Formats: sequence, structure tokens, C-alpha cells
Amino acid sequence: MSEWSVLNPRQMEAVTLPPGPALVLAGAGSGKTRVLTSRIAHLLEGGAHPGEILAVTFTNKAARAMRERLDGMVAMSLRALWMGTFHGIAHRLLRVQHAALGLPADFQVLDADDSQRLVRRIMREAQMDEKQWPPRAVAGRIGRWKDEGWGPERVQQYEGPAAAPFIPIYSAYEAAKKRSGLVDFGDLLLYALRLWESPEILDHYQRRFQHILVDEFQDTNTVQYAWLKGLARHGQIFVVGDDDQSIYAWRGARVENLLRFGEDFAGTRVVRLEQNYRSTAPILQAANAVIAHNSDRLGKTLWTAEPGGEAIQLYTAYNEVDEARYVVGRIQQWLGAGGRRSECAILYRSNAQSRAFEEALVREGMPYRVYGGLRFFERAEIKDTLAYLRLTANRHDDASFERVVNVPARGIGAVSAERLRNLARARGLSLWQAAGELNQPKINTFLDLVEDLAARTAEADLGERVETVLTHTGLREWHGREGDRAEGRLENLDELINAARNYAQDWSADPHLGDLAPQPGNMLSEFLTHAALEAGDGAGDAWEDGVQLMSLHSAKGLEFPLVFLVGLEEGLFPHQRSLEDPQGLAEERRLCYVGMTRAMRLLVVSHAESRRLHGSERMTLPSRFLREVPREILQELRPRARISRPAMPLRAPALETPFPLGSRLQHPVFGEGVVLDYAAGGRQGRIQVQFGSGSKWLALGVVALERLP
DNA sequence: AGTTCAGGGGTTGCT
DNA sequence: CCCCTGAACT
Repeated sequence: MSEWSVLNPRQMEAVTLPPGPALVLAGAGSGKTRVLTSRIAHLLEGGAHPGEILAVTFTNKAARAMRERLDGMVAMSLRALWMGTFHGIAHRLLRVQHAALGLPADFQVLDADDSQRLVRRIMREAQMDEKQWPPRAVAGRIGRWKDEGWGPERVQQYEGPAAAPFIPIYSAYEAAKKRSGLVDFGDLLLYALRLWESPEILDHYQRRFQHILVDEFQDTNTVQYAWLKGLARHGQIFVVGDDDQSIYAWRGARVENLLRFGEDFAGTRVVRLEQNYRSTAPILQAANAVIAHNSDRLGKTLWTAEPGGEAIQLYTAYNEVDEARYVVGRIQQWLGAGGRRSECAILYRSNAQSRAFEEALVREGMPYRVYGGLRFFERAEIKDTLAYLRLTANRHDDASFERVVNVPARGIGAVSAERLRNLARARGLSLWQAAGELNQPKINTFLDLVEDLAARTAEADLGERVETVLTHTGLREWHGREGDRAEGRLENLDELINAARNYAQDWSADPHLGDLAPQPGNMLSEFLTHAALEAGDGAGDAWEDGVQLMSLHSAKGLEFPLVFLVGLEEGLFPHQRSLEDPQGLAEERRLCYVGMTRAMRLLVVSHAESRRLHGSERMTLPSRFLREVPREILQELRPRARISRPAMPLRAPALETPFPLGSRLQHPVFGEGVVLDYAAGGRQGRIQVQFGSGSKWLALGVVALERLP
């Protein structure tokens, strides 16, 4: 328990709270992981059995980190302790309780890409216009409905006629999954919640999990919270979160869950962790000042006991190339002073911004790592291989069938595939069954191949199975054929064999499996689920000391000695699409707060006066967030006197136009609109306005425009 | 069947 | 401008 000595009074209070509901409002860098792990250690020390504890996180990474830390704190075996993501825990419940839910024992999990493909296929069958409704967007909508716990019927009931075209798609999507024995991410949570409808099952788990702990509580969606409320009826629930770091509303997260927690659990004790151990005082002051502009906060003010610290530095760049050049120059300075590249992070609002920085870094020959992009298990060659494995486990997995029926190419084109789908639909068969009925030579080749694979690998260990699939299907050769990416694909395939071998090896030792370790016969199935639930790290080179480039969203939870928060411009950050509604703007501001609080020693913020976006050069205005930083802690690195042409003054209270960016106005012909952009400001200038009918450039002073509140 | 071309669209992304 | 997608082309 050596960690206990370093707990501050508030942390200590949280860790040692008496039994009952607890809400810990943990500011950025306030030691929330330490509090969570210490709380568990405290419970164990107080006599709780590891099997009575359930600790829930959002990411596998967070779950791993917490388990590792806990392992270092307590001597006893933690096998029986359940620690994992909402989805991982739901999955384990479903494996045990599948019968009660009418799920097949060997159900498989669709990842986001699989779901999207399935939605696309269904939309095509329904002859829906993919231009008008991109399948990706439709899959997203369905996902949001599932986050709320709405099935197709409830969508019909709750949503207006605008949702009507999607309801049949949603229903067909659900039916297709059911037919193939598949569940998507939303289903994992929904089925887990449905388990609580059985009083016996609920009672069993309520008795078992005497202590529930939840990390990042502000990120829970409606279904996750309902599940927690059901399970924690005894009130032994300890949640940690930060309403100021709620940046995932667009993904279904409901910060209201945190705001209402105290009402749902009578007698909730609230502890605020406001002492920050990460950043200097000026950084915290800046972050506090920005977030103070949001309303509806539970309210926290971060502080540090450490004296000193450098002011926030602001660089005003000419354009995005200059911005990147400057940032790389500053990194070189940092390195010259003995710093490491990996201590430097460049954080941006949207991934497209990485390009200018990558170009500048390449020019200087400076290694870097870009986060985001395809993860290991999401790569095409990996998913192809897994699809064959899935078919050997379940022939009726239509999603997998469709994926690889013609990979490698074996002359089964769009026409044959269409015929198969039609037959399957007409007769209510799986694609596999339909293929059998069709009895065509080329298709039979594929069926024989899968049967052969299944027979050959029935007794093989996991690594061998993968190996056999790769050689026997010709996938290795296929992905290794010439092309500039072949080498990388082959490396990935080898890595997959490795991953399978390791998975098999760790099988018995995996502490995450706890007391629910499945039967050896299920190893393949579990491995496939593992691949869906844990997409794996991004591409390699992780070991190299490189500058870190990532979006603000990906930076949440991380910290860096030197942070560059770039592109602070109206329309970029805050993003254009959030300017119109206050909720969206508030979330952008929280994102800014998250970004600033990543910095430990030095925070450099920047904006460009002109930026090339979507092909055209645009003049930009400094982000309102910059104006929210107190002037006395902001050091402007390029005096405005040196600015080559008149720029919008950073701190000018009023623009020269009566219609600032984002303001609403009324046009006599086009109606209501929102100001998007300017050209050559002032009263003689033009403004771009988004109307319901589209966006238009208007010359000021031609027609009477009325500003709306 | 694989490659090339035109068109559209462009925020964030965990499980 | 750059990337992805789908259709047309060889």
C-alpha cells in the first residue's frame, strides 16, 4: 500500500469513503486512476473478495493500465476481479447467459466496419439512394438509436417522419444479424441490459458484484447507465468522471448521467479532485479561464501546489505552412535543449491538419508518429483472414461469406453474388446454404475450400489455424502480389499468426478472463471476438522516439511536456459544424480544455491568418477560445506590428461588421441564415451566409439584413 | 478482373 | 486540394 502515502486529503477522502454511492469529480491530471486503484485496494483490504468487485472502463487500454497498477499494489490474486470495458464485460455476460437471451452459443461480434457493410448491403437490396443517404451515416444513426436503447419500433414512435425511411433498414439489419448469429457493439450492451429483465439473473449478479467502480463516467451512454443502475441497486457504486471533459456527446455519451447521478442514487457523496499534478500554474489558469465560459457545469477549478511555470505562448502564423514550420522549429529547439521528440505533441482538431506538419517534419528529417487511421485488426488483409476463420466456425456468417467468397479472386463476380443473395432472401437461407443449392463449379470450389479448412484445422492450435488459412486459401500469395503496400501486408499477416500464437499461449494465464475462462474448444471464437473488441494498436514504429501527432480527441487521457495546440481559428476550432448550436460550441470548448490540460510544462497555441482548406485559401479569424485566455498569461510570439497585412485583432471586442461569424440573420428573400465567412471585412465587404436552401455570398449594404439573437 | 477516371465530399472515433 | 467511391474502360 505504498501508494497510499502519496494521496492528498481529497484523494484520501474519496478512497476511504464509507459504503454507498459516490461521485468523484476528478479534474484533468488530478490522479483519478490512482484514486480508482487505491479505492479497490482499500476495498480488498477491508475484506472484500476480488470476485465481488466489478471495475468498468471505456477502453481496453484504460482497463489494462488499471489492472497493472492494481497488481503492483496488492499481493493477492485478482483473477476473480472483473475489470474491463463495458463491451468486454457485456460480452462475457453474454457468453455465459446466451441461452437466456436466445443467442447461439457461438455468436460472433461485428465491428464497426462489418456493421457498416451490412447496412450498405441492406440499403442496396432496398434500392435506397446511397448518394442521398451514405450507408456510413445510416449505420451511425442506427448506432445512436441503439445507444439510447431504441429498437426500430421505438424509433418509429419517438422520431419524426424524417426517420421513416431508415426504420425498415434498421429492422432488416437486426434481422440479418439474428439470422447469422451476429451481434454488433450496440447489441452487446443491449443484450446485457436485457439480462436484468430476469429477476433471477439480476439477483445473481447483484449479489455477486457488491462493489462497482466506473471510470470516465461522463462518457456513459443511456444504455450503459441503465445497465449500471440495474446492477447497482444496492448502491455500492463508485463513479469517477469529469463533466468538463465530456467530448463524446456526438457518439452517444450523456453527460447528464453524471449530472443526475446524485438524484438516482440517494445519499451520494461527492468528492472533488481539483489539485493537479500535471501542469504548471499558467497552463491551469488558461484552461480554467476557457472552461469557465461554459454554463451548466458542476464546477471545478484546477490548481497546483507547484510554483512558477512559463506563460502560454501564442504564435500567429501567416498560413498553415508557416504554422508547421514554426512548430517544427520549436521542437528542434526543445531537442537542442536535451528534450526528446516523444515529449512533444502536436494536437489538432481534425486529422486533415496533420499533413502540413508531416511535410514540415519530413523536410527536417524528424521522426514522428501520427495516431488515428486503421488499427491492426481493421486492416483488409487481417479481416479477410479472420473472415475465413469465422466461416470455419460458423458457415452461416453471411457477412464473412460475402467478404471472402471472391477473395482471392476465383471468378465469382457481382452477378453470381447477386444471384446468391436473391436465392438466400427468397428462401430464407444463409448465403452458405444458398451456395449449396446453386451447385455451381466455382462456388463449390469455395465451399470445398472452407470445409477443407475446417477439417484440417479442427484439431490445430490457433497459430496453426491462421497459418493454414493463409497458405491454403492463397491469401498470403494474394496479398503479397506486387504493389508498394505488399510488404506491409505480409508483415501484418505474419503478425496475425504471432497474435494468434500469443493469444493461445496466454489463454490459461489471462487474468482478464477471471473465473469465466471459457472452454478450450471456444478458443477460436474467443480470439475472433478479441479481434473485434480490441482493434489493436495502430501501425508500428511505436518504439521509435518520434514527435506525437494526433487529434484532440485521441489526446484525451495523455500528457506531454510540450504541447502545440494548433489551428485555433473560428470555423476550424471551434469547428464550423458546431458554431450553430450552443451545445456543440460548449463541447468544442471542453475539447479545448482537454487539449490545454495535456500540457505539463509548456503550452504553445497557434493560429494561421490564412489557411488552405478544401482546396481554396481562406482568411481566418482567431478562435474565440484564444480571447478567453487571460492576456497576462498569454505571450504573443509574433508582435502584431510584424503582421504583413491587417489581421483581425485578437482581442478586438467587436468586428467591423454587424454580423460576426456564427451570428444569425434574417434575409428578406432567403430567410434565416448563419454567417459562415467573410471576404475583405468592413461595411463594404461580403459575407457568406448559410441559408436553409444553401450558402450564398452577400454584399453588405445591398438588402436589409436583420441580425437575429 | 483489374485499372483508370470522374465526381462528390471533407470533424471528432471507442467498443 | 486530396481522398474515397463507383462506374467505365481495357
